[in-house]
Amino acid sequence: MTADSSTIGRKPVMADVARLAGVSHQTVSRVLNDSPNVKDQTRDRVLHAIRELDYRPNSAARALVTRRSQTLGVVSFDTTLYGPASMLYGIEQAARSAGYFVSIASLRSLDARSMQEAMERLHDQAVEGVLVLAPQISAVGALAQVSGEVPVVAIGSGPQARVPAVAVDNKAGARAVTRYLLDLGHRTVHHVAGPSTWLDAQMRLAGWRATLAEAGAAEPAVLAGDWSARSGYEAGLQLAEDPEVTAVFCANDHMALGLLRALNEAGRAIPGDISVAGFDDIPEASYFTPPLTTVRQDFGELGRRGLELLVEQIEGGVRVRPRMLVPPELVLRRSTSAPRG
Amino acid sequence: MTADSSTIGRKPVMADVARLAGVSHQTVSRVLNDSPNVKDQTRDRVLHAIRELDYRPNSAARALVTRRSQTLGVVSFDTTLYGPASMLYGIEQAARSAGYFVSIASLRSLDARSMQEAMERLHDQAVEGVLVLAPQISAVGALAQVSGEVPVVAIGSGPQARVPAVAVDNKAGARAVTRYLLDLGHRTVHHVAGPSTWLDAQMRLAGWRATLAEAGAAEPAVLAGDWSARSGYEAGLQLAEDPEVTAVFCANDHMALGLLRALNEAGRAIPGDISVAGFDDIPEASYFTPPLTTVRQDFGELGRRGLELLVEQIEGGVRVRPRMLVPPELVLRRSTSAPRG
DNA sequence: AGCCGCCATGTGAACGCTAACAATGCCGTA
DNA sequence: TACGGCATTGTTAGCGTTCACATGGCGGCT
Repeated sequence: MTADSSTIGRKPVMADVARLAGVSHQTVSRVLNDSPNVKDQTRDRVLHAIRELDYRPNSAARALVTRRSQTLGVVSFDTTLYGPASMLYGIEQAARSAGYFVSIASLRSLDARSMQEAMERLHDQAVEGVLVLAPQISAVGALAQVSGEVPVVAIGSGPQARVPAVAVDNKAGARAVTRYLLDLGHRTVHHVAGPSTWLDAQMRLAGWRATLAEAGAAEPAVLAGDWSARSGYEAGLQLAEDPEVTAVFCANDHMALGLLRALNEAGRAIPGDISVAGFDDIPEASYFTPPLTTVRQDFGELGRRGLELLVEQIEGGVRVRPRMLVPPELVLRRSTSAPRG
Repeated sequence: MTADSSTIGRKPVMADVARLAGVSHQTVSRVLNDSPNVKDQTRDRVLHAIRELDYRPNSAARALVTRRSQTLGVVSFDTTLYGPASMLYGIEQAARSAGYFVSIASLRSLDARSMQEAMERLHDQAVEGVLVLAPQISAVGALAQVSGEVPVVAIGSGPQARVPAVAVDNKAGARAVTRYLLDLGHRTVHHVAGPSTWLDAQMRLAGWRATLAEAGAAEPAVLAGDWSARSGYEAGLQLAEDPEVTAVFCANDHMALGLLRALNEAGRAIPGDISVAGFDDIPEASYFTPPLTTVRQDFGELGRRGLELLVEQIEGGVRVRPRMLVPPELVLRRSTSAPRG
């Protein structure tokens, strides 16, 4: 049994294909890389040999010589949330059609250190670019330090980001829903905010605040939540005690869910006594009791756009810093109405 | 400027480190791989040089020669759902500490063909093992064909799987909740099932059915849902028309949410008129109106266990076919009570 | 006919790392 | 003193690709 006798026992390599097709390994490589200068007949023989041997190119060898890993990294904080999970899905779909693999790194906590760890982890893997799904402010800071080695695109980060970013126009969404409630005739609109460490929360807060100011409406004290239904519930208990409250805008749908329950327990009719609106339009939102008026974000689209931007940077080599704002859409359901009387 | 003058302009490689430390590249390699036979003093010099140059080993080169990519693949169908998303998170955490990278492939649809595509995609990336998060029956079938090249572990698949698997004991969970409702005094329990193409749905159905049979309770017609709140809502509209219904077990929490809304709209009190239970214990479940009695699954734990099993297979080389069932836990909340009267 | 140029293919040398083996130096022991 | 053995380090040869360049054949032009 000499070295060149057969490929039995080990995975076939390019040379095996070449031998079977009666060409040089380089010609096989040409076929694999769609080089134009290969005779059709030769190409066919090579392709046939490839199928015959069930040959698969070795990605490590290719990566070594081309210096391209064909891999993108995704850093995310809490993939359990509906938003990040949907984005991840959109990203993977888009990456596939752009010819990239997707590798993930989840952050355990949100400090700059974890972010740096995650980036290094991806870096060690030789990713060609990174998408960051961490819309928190601290993350943005962390990002500024780390980047520079590979292209980075932030998804869901506000305009503060020092890297190219795509985000939903949270401010516009918040304005739309607040405006809508005021137009219904409410004297003012209360707000249950997300954690102030999140850019989305800040933007939504800012949009709400600006709209009230423009309308000359009084600005009630902000209730601080943490995105969870629990925090919305707690906010609801507080608001239920105040008879002045007729409209509440929650910074996300989960908090709105908790709020609905609290108001319900407190015997407040929705929307009869109090109108409630959320943000996100999670799939369940239309099945809340009552169905929730909210602001729809297309997370999948966001992921796809971010990926496009990243690929452009990688392949175009440009290091521009574009910023894309995807407009959200107000979705009206039964949890909001004109105030009583 | 000769070739060996400096590392300016290109990324440092092992030889650069070696030169700076005054050793051979092999010694650098030894330090990097924690070889025991390196003098402390030498090791220090090498480490210092590594830091000095900010040297990073080239993973492609290492993968090429070791024939190990240090990468695991995760195939998932709908990462948007709470379950898969949580598992993914658990997996990534566990993979990191086991020294692996995680690469993902999402299925666009559920046929064997897509599954095969996803597996090939991961295969091309030279993953050392694959975790499949597709609890659907068709996926299991697809799996049987593809596997063989690399170790595969299915997560969330039932005992039908031809590969090692970890899953929640859906049947036991369904039995527990059904038993509980019967013990409260309900004559029987209605069931809103998940799609029959899902193993989890089948197992929950089977557990419910078996418990009714054991108790000698009549088995009402099953309502078929698709996991969505919408389908639960539709089931709720139907059930609301039947005055005999006093207890409903929904195969997941989202459907329970829709069901709650339908019953609520139909003027049925919960749990006064009808008790409702779900399955999963998503974070929002305790904020439904009323808070939902359900069966808790620890998805993160499931992911971690699956990863452990996979790593064992890869590193141990054994190809055993263990099957792990993680017991779920019944969580009692206010949506269930003894029947009226 | 002779020559140029293009097309199709082959040859050799990287890419950056680890594995296998060789070489060196130092120790203790016979 | 000589020698075996161990700890430490160096040398060489791949791993499986792609890249750069060399080669050979063929047609069209002068």
